[in-house]
Amino acid sequence: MTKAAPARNRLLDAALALFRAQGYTATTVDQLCAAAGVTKGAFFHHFASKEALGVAAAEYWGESTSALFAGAPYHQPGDPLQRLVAYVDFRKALLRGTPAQVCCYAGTVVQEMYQASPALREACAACIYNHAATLEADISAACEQHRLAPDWTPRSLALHTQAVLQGAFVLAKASDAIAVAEQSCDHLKRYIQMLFGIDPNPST
Amino acid sequence: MTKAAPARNRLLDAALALFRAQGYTATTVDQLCAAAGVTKGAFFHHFASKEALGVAAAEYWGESTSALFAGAPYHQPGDPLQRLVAYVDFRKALLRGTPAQVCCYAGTVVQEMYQASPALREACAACIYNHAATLEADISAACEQHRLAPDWTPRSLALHTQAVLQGAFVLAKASDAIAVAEQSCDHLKRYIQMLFGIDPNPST
DNA sequence: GCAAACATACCAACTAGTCGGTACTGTATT
DNA sequence: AATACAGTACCGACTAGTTGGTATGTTTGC
Repeated sequence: MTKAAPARNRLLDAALALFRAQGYTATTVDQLCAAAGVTKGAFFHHFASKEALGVAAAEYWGESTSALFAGAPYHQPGDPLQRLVAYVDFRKALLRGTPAQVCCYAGTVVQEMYQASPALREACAACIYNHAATLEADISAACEQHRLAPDWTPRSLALHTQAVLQGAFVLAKASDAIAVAEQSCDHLKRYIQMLFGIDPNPST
Repeated sequence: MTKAAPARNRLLDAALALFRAQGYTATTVDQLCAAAGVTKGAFFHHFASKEALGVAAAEYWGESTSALFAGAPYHQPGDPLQRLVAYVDFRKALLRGTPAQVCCYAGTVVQEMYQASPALREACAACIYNHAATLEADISAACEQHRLAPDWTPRSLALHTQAVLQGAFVLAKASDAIAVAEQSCDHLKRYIQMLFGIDPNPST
């Protein structure tokens, strides 16, 4: 048993798990303390407020996911379009578990708190937009390689991929199953392939 | 001044506005009463609980949006594919106002409450899935007309359109602007056109 | 010895929901 | 016509429990 993890980190992990499953407002400080195995004194020693924990958890989420995607195998192909398609495949492969386990902390929290807490909104927006930005280089390179001068920007396509994923999480929660999210990944992959002139179904 | 609207309807309208803007949990019964101009006694006379109002509001939302889309002009084209594309255009045209004004009640509430309240989850899921179902007939007809035997189902494409829209709302809230949602509509439209062999950019 | 990391007890504010009562309408009885 | 009664809509003070946050004390690592 590694109880070694310090209280602050356990609180961050608890925030990710509980906020994603129950939402920000419905999750109480007591629940967070219980899940992290700390007392209220420890909570407010490390975080000035529940909101501050939410912001810190967003930054923690951004760092964790950045590391995950930076080390993921979808960067291996030499062709930028293949990397992009492999990214969608990777996102689809990540859909293992319940909606609460696979959904995005930033998307879940920002939808609920974007008006009530500007700090939380900005922290969550940074997560989503920074991650989308990591896709732009490959999209631009793929455009050049395929001699494409599209009427859409690499940035808009990068954001569209995130919109599809966020929406897939919403529908997964509505149906309490992730199958619908996998199908949206398939549609997104097909769209990207067709954008660059690749027939995703070269049979009939 | 038509103060004539009965208390029950004013509470439903207040629920749609406040739940979409603040989320379900963060909205208090007192806030709902104040927004509707009724007292707490009236609230619990018409609804057994806050949750019951949420469910009734979901049904009300489903009826309102069904009526809006049933009477919308995108059904006019004789060609099913044109109707489908016109639907996406119509959804894009609806994006006028703040994220809270244009976002989906069902998507907002279900993301927050899908675990805490099965009744709310089912009511919201019904909104989304019933609306998606209204698109399936046109998708199927378009497949037949274009002699398409795709490896995706009309149902999955219908749900994908809803995923794109729901995700677009999430990103709109994150950036506190709807421009990003419009761009996702453009990508969705382009995808549908390409699926059926139409070059959305027949210039160069 | 001293500051950071916790723990315990507590509080004021707020929460959803309750409850006895009022006002108004329509209907049946006398 | 007068009365009695029933049903619905509504009112607002109240409560039991919960909320985020605080004040103060104790332990631990260096």
